Amino acid sequence: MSAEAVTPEQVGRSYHHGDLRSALVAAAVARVEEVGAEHLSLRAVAAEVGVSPSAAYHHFADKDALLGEVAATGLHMLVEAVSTDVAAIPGDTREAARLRFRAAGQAYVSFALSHPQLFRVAFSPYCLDQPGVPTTDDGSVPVLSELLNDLVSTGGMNATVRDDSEDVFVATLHGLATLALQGMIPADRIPQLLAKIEQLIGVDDL
Amino acid sequence: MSAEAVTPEQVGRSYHHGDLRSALVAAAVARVEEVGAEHLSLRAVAAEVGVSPSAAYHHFADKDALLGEVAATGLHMLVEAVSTDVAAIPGDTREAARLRFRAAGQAYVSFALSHPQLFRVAFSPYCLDQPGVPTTDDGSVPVLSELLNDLVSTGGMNATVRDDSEDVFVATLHGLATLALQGMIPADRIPQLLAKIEQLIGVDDL
DNA sequence: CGTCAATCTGAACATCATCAAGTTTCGTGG
DNA sequence: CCACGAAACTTGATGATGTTCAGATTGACG
Repeated sequence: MSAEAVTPEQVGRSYHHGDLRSALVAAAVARVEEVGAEHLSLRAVAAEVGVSPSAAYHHFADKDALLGEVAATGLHMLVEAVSTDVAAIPGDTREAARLRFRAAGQAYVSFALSHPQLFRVAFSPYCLDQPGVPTTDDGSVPVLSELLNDLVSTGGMNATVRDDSEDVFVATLHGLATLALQGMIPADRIPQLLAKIEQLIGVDDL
Repeated sequence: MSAEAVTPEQVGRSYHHGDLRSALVAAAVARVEEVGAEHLSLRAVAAEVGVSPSAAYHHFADKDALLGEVAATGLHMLVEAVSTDVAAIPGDTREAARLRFRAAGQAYVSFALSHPQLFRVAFSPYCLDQPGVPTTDDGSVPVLSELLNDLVSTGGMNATVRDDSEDVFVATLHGLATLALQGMIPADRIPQLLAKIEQLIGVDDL
């Protein structure tokens, strides 16, 4: 979140690490991407950072808390990935909004397929009760919400359709990504299915 | 799968257990439902069955293999739950098919919410490379497939719509269940969203 | 320059998965 | 009926893991 500048060049030198917390999370993220959350070792993470295992307990209550941070990081990376791809398509036209919509869907599924372990942990119990993560109270996943507003404001989608379909759209996208990850939906059908979703949701339809 | 009859009454008596494998899986399922797959202890499972920890290794390669069985069991329970609710609504009429369709959606989400840990492990990496589990080769989740065929044959859905929408329907249902489990979609909006899905997919529409 | 709190280490403990070797049981053929 | 071999299970041990805690080290601040 907050970007602390703590001697960027020289890490892992003196007794005091500087920003152990972030370093541990970063190493844990890397490790999770390799072996999956279920095979993450606290000791291995500490070793990779060059610190004793017990040092981690000054920054996290236990291993699950560290995994919680990894999960939250994964969610934020997903949101970032979608946002970036969407922002890469400028313009106020209806066509631009439509392209953004499609880009968002592709980015969401692409992230899941290219970072499977991180995507999984982002929607695992570790992410529950994690501060700064969207829950029921905030409505659903925020990025995709804005996408639909975008479509509405450019006339690419009827506002009533939006209100009814927002959660359905998010759910479909997420289900598609999850099932593809699980090998239950062929990856090469994804583009076709994304197009189908657009049609069903009613993009450019009313 | 195959229902072995191995002295049903007397279990856990002599040196030889009778059907340790099934007993271990059953105990593991119960344990996973309580503490989640990430906190399952092989030793605790063995203890619950009344057997030494190493006994499990005569039936499973390692702990992950046991969890694989738990995952497969979870998937089958899900399929069973949906099938049961669907089968409870007989009749060849279009209205009956429509009710079955709705019942399937409700059953799917209900199972996820009432067996969260089992649902999670069923769609976890543990279920990958697990024999007898639907993958890309089989097409997608089989139960829901049949449901759509059901709707088509009773005239509740256009066949063309079915071909295009099958995977989308499954994905939406699964996404809805997953996000509800994650607290990202309010549980009380589920019925409304299920209705919305029916409408979007085109049940009774063409 | 001295003090203090924050940070990290080292050694310990309980638990865990896993395995090799030994023991018990079951079924089967003589 | 009985020996014999294979399968099932136990015992005991090993190394790795999560976690704790007393103490060493450090940077910051007076």
